Amino acid sequence: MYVKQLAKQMDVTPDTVRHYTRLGLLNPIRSESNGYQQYTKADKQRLQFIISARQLGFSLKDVQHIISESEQGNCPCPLTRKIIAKRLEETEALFQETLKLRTRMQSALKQWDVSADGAVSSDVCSLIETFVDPIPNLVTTEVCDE
Amino acid sequence: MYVKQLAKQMDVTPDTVRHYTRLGLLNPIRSESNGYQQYTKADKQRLQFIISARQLGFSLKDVQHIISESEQGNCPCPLTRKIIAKRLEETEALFQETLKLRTRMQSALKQWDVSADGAVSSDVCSLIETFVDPIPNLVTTEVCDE
DNA sequence: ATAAACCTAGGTGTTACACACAGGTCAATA
DNA sequence: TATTGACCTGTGTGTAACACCTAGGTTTAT
Repeated sequence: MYVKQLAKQMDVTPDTVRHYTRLGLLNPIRSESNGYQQYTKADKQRLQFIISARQLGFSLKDVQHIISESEQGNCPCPLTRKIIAKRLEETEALFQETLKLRTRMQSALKQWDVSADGAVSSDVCSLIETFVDPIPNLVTTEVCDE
Repeated sequence: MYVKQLAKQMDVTPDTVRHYTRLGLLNPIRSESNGYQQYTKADKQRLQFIISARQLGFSLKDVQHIISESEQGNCPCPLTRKIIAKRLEETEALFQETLKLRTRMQSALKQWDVSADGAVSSDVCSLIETFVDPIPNLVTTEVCDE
């Protein structure tokens, strides 16, 4: 099976397959006549593994570590649990940050709805410069009485 | 004011200041004797602007566009609103994705709590391979009766 | 014969910096 | 005064996970 066929079957791009191959995560056999990469069932299974791992938040480096642990004859499960616990913490942090960012952006957009363009700006854009983040404390900021 | 002093005052790293300078967002004056970069009040103000913009989710390219709009004598506010609306959409999408990822990870961790290590694996790690995502539909998966 | 569709390796671009390197400058100290 | 330490410079590399491009070789069908 060549790169495009495998990619299509697994619903990823050929570039992705090549990328994983370059990283040594897939090990196709090179045709002697062609020079083309031949992907086997094992590669397909491995690719499925990678896709699943990525959906669970593992990085490609994580995947490499888990595979290498497995190839050394050790059970990779404890490592897998350890890594996902760490990634979960990170995701939790990202989640909180994204939540805060979203709130800040929404506040800004709402605040700017009623702000006049062309207001006095000390530097570039008065909107950004005068944006007051209402999250830390609930101080009422200058409201434009439209 | 030299790079380190400005950085310290604004609570960013000197590398960040240099980075913005390279991008042309800051325009320090070069000392003839030294060759050192001299940052002025204007640079400080500009840096504050950039920091604020970044906190609102603008990219550095966004900042560049806004500044250039402003320098061409146009009011940058409409552009600013347009960009943040776009970035807000992206953040919303990221938020939803992160939320789903978090849920998947939590489910996996919970499910793996009771799964035995060393289970039969068709490829690398049985945990990942047999993980069942309970989100799409509420099918009860094989529950380990602890 | 030729064109369409596939393959290759290798390189670049993306984001916002962090870090390293080699070397020049400056102020204070021994 | 020599040296040390702290600062500065530009330039280059690394980060994550690919996407995209280039230049060229192969295969298949017409």
